[in-house]
Amino acid sequence: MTETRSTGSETRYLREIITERQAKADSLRTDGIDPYPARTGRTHPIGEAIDIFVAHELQAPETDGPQVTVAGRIAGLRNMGRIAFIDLEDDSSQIQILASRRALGDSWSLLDTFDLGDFLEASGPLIRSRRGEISVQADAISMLGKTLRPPPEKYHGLQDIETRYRQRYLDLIANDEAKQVLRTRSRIVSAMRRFMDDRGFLEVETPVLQSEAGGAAARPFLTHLNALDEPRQLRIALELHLKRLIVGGFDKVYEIGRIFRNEGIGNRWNPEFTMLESYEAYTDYHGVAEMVESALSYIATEVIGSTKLPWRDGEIDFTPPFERITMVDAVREHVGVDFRDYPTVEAMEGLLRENGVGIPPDAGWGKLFDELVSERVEPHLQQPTYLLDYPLAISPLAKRTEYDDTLVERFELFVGGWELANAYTELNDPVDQRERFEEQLRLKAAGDDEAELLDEDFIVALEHGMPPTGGLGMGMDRLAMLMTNSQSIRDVILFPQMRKLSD
RNA sequence: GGGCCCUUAGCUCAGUUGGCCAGAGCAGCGGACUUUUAAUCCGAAGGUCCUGGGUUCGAGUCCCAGAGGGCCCA
Repeated sequence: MTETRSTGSETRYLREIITERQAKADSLRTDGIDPYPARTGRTHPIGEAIDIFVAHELQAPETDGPQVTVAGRIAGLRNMGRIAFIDLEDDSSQIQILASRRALGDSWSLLDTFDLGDFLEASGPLIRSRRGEISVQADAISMLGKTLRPPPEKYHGLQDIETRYRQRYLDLIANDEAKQVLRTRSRIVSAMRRFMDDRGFLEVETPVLQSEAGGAAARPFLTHLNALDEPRQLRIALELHLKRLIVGGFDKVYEIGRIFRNEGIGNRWNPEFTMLESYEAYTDYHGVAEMVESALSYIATEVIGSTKLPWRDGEIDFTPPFERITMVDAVREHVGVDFRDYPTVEAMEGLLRENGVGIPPDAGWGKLFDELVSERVEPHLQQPTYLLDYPLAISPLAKRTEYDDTLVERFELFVGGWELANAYTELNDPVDQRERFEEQLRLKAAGDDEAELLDEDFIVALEHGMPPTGGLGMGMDRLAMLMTNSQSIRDVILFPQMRKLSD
């Protein structure tokens, strides 16, 4: 009937398996049965059917429960000749179908067309089998969707890491833990959204396609907008547009959106990832810090059920308040000096050398400092810790502190030694902002390809006036990793970037 | 970018110092079986050993190059 298309990479044996399954679909068609019907008579998700039967048993033990029709994928099939047990699985749960030749009559022969992985529907009373398993004693059974390829082996699951990422659906079918982690990620994001909404924040959407991607230090992806015949870049941050909205009079805005950075791929880096950014007028970075600890403890409680979460061999405690330490004190503690005594590139290079930290080529003061902190300070910050008051040199969008004009009101939140969030008291002085951008342009000219571009339109917005504002950025993928105890970002991204396979 | 490791049947894995026709379990196929749940029992199948070169009488195994993936480092 229908020829199965071959990709050429299949072995003859796999094609045989596919052909056998196709023949089963064809034999159903010959009998006038559509192996891919459009509708089902399902009365309940499996989880609900089980709940109903458990409630029924409390009322009337040892009796059959109500009639139901359930539908799902065949996860197990034990055929004993005149009776068969089928494990049927949907997203809510799993239930056993007890199919007997006597009860099914002619449609018993349908079992010959069923394979592991097929979708089917079964109707009958809910019962408990002799071995105590809640089951549907089928008086009718039908095909809902014939599967042509065999599922992964059931006992060990799908182990091959590459296949798990490239064919995520197989990972989800075969490995319940994987499904659980990705479900939890989704709940984390929705809990975050609920938290922000409840605080009165307005969720907005800003452009992914931008003339010049700004708001962060990163290489952008390049593309082209045909209708206008102009180049475009994929956004690397949400910041500059969200602040325009603060200028426009939305006092609390946030966006949870995909951003794109054309950089490395690794355990904690995927080229596209999900970022929360929020901006709140009439607060500062201390207000943001309070909000972040509230948000994280709320999400942990809502999604995991505790603010103490397992992490590697220990646990992370998201109970507020989090530790707070200034950058000056943290460097003093872990490196033993006041970094403000090393204001030049040469001095900072010397400090790195003394501490055995490798010196990246063509690095300005900021990059050197960042390297030092990454190597010698951040790994110590395992429990949630705010690192406060960063050097102005690496913070072109944040307002200066009142006590030292080489420092800015900025914190990063570290958890498990990783940067999880970044927040500022936002710079709202347009003249200062222009000077900061000009400094970035000088760095760029000097060879720093991650320096920011000058966004004239953004400066014009600031010139129209922005209230004092606290802003936040948080990586949702890293948050999902921390809360699901995942050591690879690929485990919390449904479809991580992979190299294209050559044909 | 550098180093180390992995790739054998649809899936999970063995495969000795280089030596008969490359094995097992699950799944599939044929058969038995009316309460199984990793069902059991019998039987017959199933391979681009990641790809391409090389060494050798002989390569899944050793060497070189390449592909994909993983881990660590920068």
